[in-house]
Order: sequence, then structure tokens, then C-alpha cells
Amino acid sequence: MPGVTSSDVARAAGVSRTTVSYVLNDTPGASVSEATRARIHAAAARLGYAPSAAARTLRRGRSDLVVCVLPDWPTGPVVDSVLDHLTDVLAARGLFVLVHHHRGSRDLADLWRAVTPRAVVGLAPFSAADVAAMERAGIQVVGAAQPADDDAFDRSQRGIAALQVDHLAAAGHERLAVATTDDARLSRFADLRVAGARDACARRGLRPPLRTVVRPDEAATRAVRDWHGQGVTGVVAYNDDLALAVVAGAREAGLTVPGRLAVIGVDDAPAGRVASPPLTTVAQPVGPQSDHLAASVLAALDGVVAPPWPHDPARVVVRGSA
Amino acid sequence: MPGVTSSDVARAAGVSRTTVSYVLNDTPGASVSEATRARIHAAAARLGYAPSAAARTLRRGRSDLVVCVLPDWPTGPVVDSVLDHLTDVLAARGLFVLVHHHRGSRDLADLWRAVTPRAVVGLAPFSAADVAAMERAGIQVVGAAQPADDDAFDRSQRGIAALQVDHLAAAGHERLAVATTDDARLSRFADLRVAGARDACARRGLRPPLRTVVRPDEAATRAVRDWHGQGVTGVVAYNDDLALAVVAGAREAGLTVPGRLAVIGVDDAPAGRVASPPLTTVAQPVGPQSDHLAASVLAALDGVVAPPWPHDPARVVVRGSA
DNA sequence: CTGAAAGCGCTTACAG
DNA sequence: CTGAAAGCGCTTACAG
Repeated sequence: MPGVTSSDVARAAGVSRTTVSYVLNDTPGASVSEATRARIHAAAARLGYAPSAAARTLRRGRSDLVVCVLPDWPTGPVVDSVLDHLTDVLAARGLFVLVHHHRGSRDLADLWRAVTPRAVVGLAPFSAADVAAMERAGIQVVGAAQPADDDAFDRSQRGIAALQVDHLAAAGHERLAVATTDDARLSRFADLRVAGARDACARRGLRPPLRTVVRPDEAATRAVRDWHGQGVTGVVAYNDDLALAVVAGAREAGLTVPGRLAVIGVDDAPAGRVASPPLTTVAQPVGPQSDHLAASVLAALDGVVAPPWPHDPARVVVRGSA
Repeated sequence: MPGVTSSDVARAAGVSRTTVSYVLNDTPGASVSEATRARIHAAAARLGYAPSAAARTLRRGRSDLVVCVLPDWPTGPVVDSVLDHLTDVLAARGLFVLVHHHRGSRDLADLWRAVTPRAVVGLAPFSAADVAAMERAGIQVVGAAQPADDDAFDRSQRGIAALQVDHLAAAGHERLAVATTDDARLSRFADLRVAGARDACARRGLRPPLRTVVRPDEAATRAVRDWHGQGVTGVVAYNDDLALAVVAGAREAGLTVPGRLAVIGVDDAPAGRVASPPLTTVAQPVGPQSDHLAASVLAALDGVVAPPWPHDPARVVVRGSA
């Protein structure tokens, strides 16, 4: 039987809706006898009463929902951890996290016709128009929406590439290449990494790195031959999948890794650990990122200023490939 | 200014709330002059009016929201595709998909206090109690909730293992091992796979396969030595990461792949394609799965009987490791 | 200690 | 062709 309302519970328990509401919500100031409380709880359970979220939200003027907008990125363990942590932290405040996979197909504004979140958390920056619309609707906007956070994001991506270049340069490599992706969903990251590598090379007085698109699912043999012809001895890969494809290319081309070609990836993926040689890579501990996002959301909810982006926790894990 | 209501728009446009509602919702029977329509749209845009989702839902008795409950699985490209497709298909009906990462920490029933979905889609089966509570609340329940779908899920997981065993057996391997995981989040899959492999071996008159837990992030050297001592020549791995760890173990143990040890994975992951030797694996095209889920949701929404699970599309991709 | 009543913002018969 | 009014289910001052 769909549609058990608080009136039904009140009738079954022989009290008014007011009392039902007080008891079921544990309203602080309400003094209701233990006997009555028990009767109400029993009636609610027996009838399978579930309060109407819509009515609650309408009446209170705010919901217990936080919507997290996920950009069109390939999902993986990092996003999982960040979301799980956010869900846990907000659960402690009685809030629920729901994730919206925003694939650009539809206008974000349409979403607010279907749901009224207390706050919206973006993993990537929103457009200025979207931010304005949300704030006009009284929705708290958190995440990479502010220019400040944007800068932190940019710095962190460039920093990863700098770490890779520095590792290679410290080992004496002077001519580098960047193995990048042309996956459109990743372009924001990829472009920042290329820029970061270029800057890092410039800082060390090295020539700008060659930029080459590599596919994760086939050996990058041609790229390796091409690099070899141009004197490249070190490769900065966008991630471990691409690094593995470069190592495979080197194998095909008959170049030993790291002897003739050093390769460094990003992600510290399992496949890299068991590869031959094991992949040198950049690991990004997810804890600090998760903590920062959760803290930012809490700060926004409390109207407090957000904490600063944590000192960047990425670090090189030296294994066999560079 | 948070809180622009339809009254504000009505006042600004010099009409009643009724007319505003008719125009903004494009209500079929409403005959409103073009001039009035234009005035209303202009006023709404100027004021930045966003209708209250809670009020709409309360009044209409149903929302435009579909909540997809994601079990505690590691997210990856498959889940991404399925969700994206579902989002697209439901968008065509004016419905929005929001994903709830259900990490078991919290009672599902609490969620309905925060949101009133039109339907709930489960990627894994719900408990009987959860299903009962949702139906009592008038929520459509779709997905692996029914025993029928459960069977299809089981069959499909066992079928993958059978495919692996059959491939190995056809190549003459008689003593097999299963490389499995002890990741608790994956136990439902892993157990079904082990059972499927055991059955497939029995069908072919082979001895039951050895079951060995392997970690994805280190070479499975000890497991390989152990298997070798027991005459194992073929390994069925839970996924490509594990298969790669087995291949690495064989390398350490001095056994050639596939000569002395044949290995077959699942997933057709990029890292497997560029490995040496390239990994033989089982690929599961995601299209049919996505289509089936979307069709099931649509069927539930229309009160029609759900389509049957598609004939299982998993297939062996033969490369170098088995 | 408990209940009657107002009102959150919307949609939709219904009356004009 | 347009508007006044009811009511969705809840919470919360307020009155008793």
C-alpha cells in the first residue's frame, strides 16, 4: 500500500500529527510520555510509514541531500575513495550524497527541477552561468568552482609532470619526450601535464620535450623509434597505462628499459608494479585529497572559509623503469 | 536572492500563478496568447526563476528522479558505460539519474527520508526487507532484485569461468589452477567464478582446479612455484591484473608463458594488450549489458514485463599467454 | 503535556 | 482565454 502518511500513523496511535512528528523526529523541546512514544513508534513500524521527502523538504526549506557532480572522467579507484570519504563525512551530519554523472549532454539547470540539494559539490569547475543559477536557487556551491581552487588544481597537475621531469633529469637525461593522450575527456589534465613538463625542462635548461600521442592499448613502437632517432632517452608518460605501452614499444624496437630509454608513469597502478621492469611512477596518495574535499564541503555548509589545498602529496616511486 | 517563486513571476508578468504554470510546463490543453507566453518567459528568465523540485514532487505525487544504487564494487569503465547509457535513455523521458554509492555503512531506508525517487535501480540484489520498504513507499524497484535476474547474473559469472577453462582444456591442459582475489568487495563475483571453473572442469572430467589467492600488486612467484610442483599447467585468473601478477611470477620462477604455464585473464584491459606476452583474456562487451539494464528500467516504468537477459556476449580474446 | 491551524510552492480541476 | 481555490504531506509556532 503506497502512501502511508503521518495522519495514518496518528490515527493508528490515537494522537495528533503534531505528536507523531515530534516523536519520530525526536524534537528537542517535546515532552511526550514514554507510553505514547512507544505507541507511535509501533504504529509507524506496523504501517511501514516512510515520511515524504518532498513534503519535509518543502516545509523545512532545505533538503538533506548533497549532489556531487562528476565530470566526464573515466572513473577509477581515486574517484571512488574521494566519494566514499565524502559520503561518510556527510553522513555524520545526516546528509546524503548522490552523484550525478555529468556527461555534458544535458543542461545542469534541468537537474534542479528534479531535486533540491542543500549543496552541490563539483569535482571540476562549473561554468559561471551554472554557479550563478545555483546560488540564485539558494544552493551552496562547493569544489573547484572558485578561481582559487582552480589554481590549486592546475598547480598540482603541473607539479606531477615536474616531478617526473626532475627525476629523469637528475639521472642525467637531457632530451625528453612526453607520452600523452588524445582522449578528449582527459584533455584538461593532459594539457596541464604537458605544460608542466615544458616548464620543468625550461627551468633546468633542457630543450622543450617532444609531445607524442600514445595509445594505451598498443605498443608505442613507432613513437619509440621516432624518439630514438631524435636522441630522446627519457619519457614522461601521462599515466601507467601509457608508460606500459611505451615500454612495450621499446621492447619491440629492441631498446632496453631503462638502459636505452627511461620511462616514468603516473598512478602507481598494480599492472605497473608487476611489469618487467617494474614501472617507476608518481603516486598520489588519495587521503589528503579526500580530506580536503570533505573539509571544504563542511566549511561551505557552516559558512566558514574553506581550508587551503594541502601541500601537494604526490611523490616519485622509484622502481625499475627510470 | 534565493527563493524566487512562481508568484513572483506571475506578479512580474501581470498574470496568475495558474497561467505561469501552464506556460512554463507547456501544459497541452492550455491556450495562452503568444504575447502572454513571451511575457512570462521573459519574467522567469529575468528573475532567474527555478521551480521548487520539492513542491512539484509533492503536488504531482511522483518525482523525475531515478536513483541507481551502486554496490561496494571498485568502479571502472564498465560501470561508467552502463551508467552513462542509463542516464541517456532516461533523459529522453525527462528523468534524471542520480547514483548512490552504497557502502553498507548506512541503512538504505534513511535515503528515502532525503529523496523520493520514481524508481530505484540496483546493480546488485537488494535485501528482501529493503525491497518491501521501497514498494510500500510506492517506489519502483528494478535490477537484480528479482530471483530471475539473480540467476542470470550467476549464470553469466560462471559462464566466464567456463569460457576460460574450456579455452585451456581445448589446448590440452589437464591440471588447472584458479587465481582468485580475497578482496571482500569482489567476493560475490569471485566465488561464482571459482564455482564456475570447478563445474567446467567436472564437465570435462578434469580434476577440480586448485584455488589460490593472488594479489594484483606483486608477482605471484610463490603461487607459481606451488602450482608447478603440483603439475598445474594452466591458470584461470579472476581478472587481467591478477593474470599479469601470475605472468610476473612465472617470469621470476623461470617458467615461460605460455610454454610451461598458460594464463588467461578477464577484462581485456589495456595493460594486458601491451604485456609480454600479450594476455589472452575474456572480453565482455558492455553494450548488451547497458541495453538490458536501460530496457529493464523502462519496462518497469511502463509496468511492462522486463526483457530477458541477453544471450551472454562474453568471448575469449586469444593473444599470447594461453 | 497535546492538538488545531497555518503555510512551504506548486499543479490542476473548476468556475467564469 | 484566464484566475480563485484546494490540496499534496509535512513541521512548527501557538493556544490550551
